[in-house]
Amino acid sequence: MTAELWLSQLQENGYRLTEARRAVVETVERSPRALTPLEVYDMARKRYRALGLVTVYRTLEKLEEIHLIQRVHHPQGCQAFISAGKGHQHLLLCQNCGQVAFFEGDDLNSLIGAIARKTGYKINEHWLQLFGMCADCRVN
Amino acid sequence: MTAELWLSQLQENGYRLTEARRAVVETVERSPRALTPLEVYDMARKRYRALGLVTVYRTLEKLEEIHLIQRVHHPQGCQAFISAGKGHQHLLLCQNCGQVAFFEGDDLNSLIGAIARKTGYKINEHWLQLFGMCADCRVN
DNA sequence: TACTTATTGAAACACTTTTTCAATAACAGG
DNA sequence: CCTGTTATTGAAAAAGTGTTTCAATAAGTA
Repeated sequence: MTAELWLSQLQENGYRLTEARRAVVETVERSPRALTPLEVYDMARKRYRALGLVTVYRTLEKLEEIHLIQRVHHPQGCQAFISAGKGHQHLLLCQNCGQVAFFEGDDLNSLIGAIARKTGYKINEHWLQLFGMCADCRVN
Repeated sequence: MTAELWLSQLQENGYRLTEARRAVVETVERSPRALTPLEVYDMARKRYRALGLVTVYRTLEKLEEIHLIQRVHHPQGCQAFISAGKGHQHLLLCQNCGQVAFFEGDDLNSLIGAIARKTGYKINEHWLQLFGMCADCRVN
């Protein structure tokens, strides 16, 4: 998934292509860790100085809307975004460097079925997120 | 787990017993759904009119610190708190009324082991949260 | 090239959370 | 029960974060 692809996805959804959006997209798409709007602003301004923080918020909103990015929840805050994985994926976060890895693997169906029976709930969605130390950080 | 027990837990941790804290504790401990600081403030002020919002924030902070409450993450926001379950538990949230149910059941070990091997991460923690419709809301 | 209209950044605003501070009240020790 | 120490309080001010408004600009179309 490249930045150019994101930009054409924006265009396909009826949005215009601007320098501001290009700067935001290139920043977020390349980041291995989740970024807050303020971090995106600081980083993207190196690509396009005139960028405004408001535009960062508005662009992130659109990228989330077309599922190119997703919000990352974290004990220290829930404002950060990472490029979204393809299909249904879960997150694995490095507690040291913040790197985000994706994984699939939904052996949860039997667990979810059991909980549904026990509680009487109809279960529609699930969140699974793992925290740990990535291979690089373990070495250093 | 009763409100009186929470209050003595606060005391055991070196905190004083005050009317303000009592009002907050009684409000949060009895709620079947997660409450934001503002909601706690509104509700607890019915028990103790002079209560200040600042004290709500400070009391919630202490209750979280001694693990009597926990933050609930939700697509629409992550500021709400619910009384914490005993031991390691996961949350099941009703998308209609907000009711929170707890469940145990960690058949996740094999999944987590597989992810650890595949990614090289050392996994320390996991979050699992389910969303659905509770038995009551399904009927009505 | 000209036109329509989405997009922009700045400023103002709204909302939530934190800090500061003097007054008060919890509770320990006498 | 009284007294002194000090944690705790609420109000006000401040800080942070996200949103709205608006006139100027620039993207895409004809």
